[in-house]
Amino acid sequence: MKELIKAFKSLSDETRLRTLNVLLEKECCVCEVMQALGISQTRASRSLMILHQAGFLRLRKEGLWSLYSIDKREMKKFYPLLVKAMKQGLAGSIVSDSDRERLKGAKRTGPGCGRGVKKGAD
Amino acid sequence: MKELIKAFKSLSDETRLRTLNVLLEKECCVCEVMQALGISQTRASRSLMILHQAGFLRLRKEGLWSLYSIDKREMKKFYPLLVKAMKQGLAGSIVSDSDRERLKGAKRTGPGCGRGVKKGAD
DNA sequence: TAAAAACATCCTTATATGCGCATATTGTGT
DNA sequence: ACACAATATGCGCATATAAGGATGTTTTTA
Repeated sequence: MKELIKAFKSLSDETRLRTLNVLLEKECCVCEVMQALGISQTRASRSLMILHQAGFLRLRKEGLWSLYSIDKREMKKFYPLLVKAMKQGLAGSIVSDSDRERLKGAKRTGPGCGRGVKKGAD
Repeated sequence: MKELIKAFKSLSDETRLRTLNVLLEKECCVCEVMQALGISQTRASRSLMILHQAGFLRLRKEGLWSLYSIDKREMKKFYPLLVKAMKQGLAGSIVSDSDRERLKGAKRTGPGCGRGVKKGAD
């Protein structure tokens, strides 16, 4: 029951739904999500972490990257249903479509990744 | 998208999951839910209201009673999936089982309903 | 018309949540 | 060892949420 609540709770947030949505496209590192959604690094990291703790995501470390992907292996029986429901409920959403679009141009390294440009640089 | 979030949010609370669970048994008035879960009238009423606003429940007034039931008619396409996921995630839960059990003994009128006995009566 | 029953709602309080900023952590290349 | 890149985390703030008690509302009944 606690587990189910945590699952639902992790899905009741726009940032996390958008995050899960781009992960439906492909495995992503934090900065790819960050670029796709146009959000801060902290926000992207936390979003992914929470979905991971809720059991939706698989985490794979590769060098500097934390690669998150939808967990298709050890998903509890009800997780696929939740993802399916999300897909249906998100169909035709402007935001989520453009997130997927921006994902295509996202880089795993370079400007726009990590903490990005130092603020007092100029 | 907002709608989907509201749906998920309404399900990420123990009281509301338990409420929905007893409604799977049968249409209930507020005080039946209140007795089945052993919670206050305020809490039962709000719980039902939120599930209703999220689109899960149908409301039918009959005399003094507000009768809530799971909306099987106008459910959005993804609602059945959410309910199904909930059922699976709740299977074998002690709390939800005893809620269903107590529902059998619940009355729609009499002591334990409404605000109950007046406090300064003695 | 007045009292009672079943609900809904207002007000208040305690707690949880989302987020940004600054900073810590960990891996990489020189 | 050092600097840098990608990510994680502690802290604080603003806001959202859940819940209880008291009270308002509507319908039935005496």
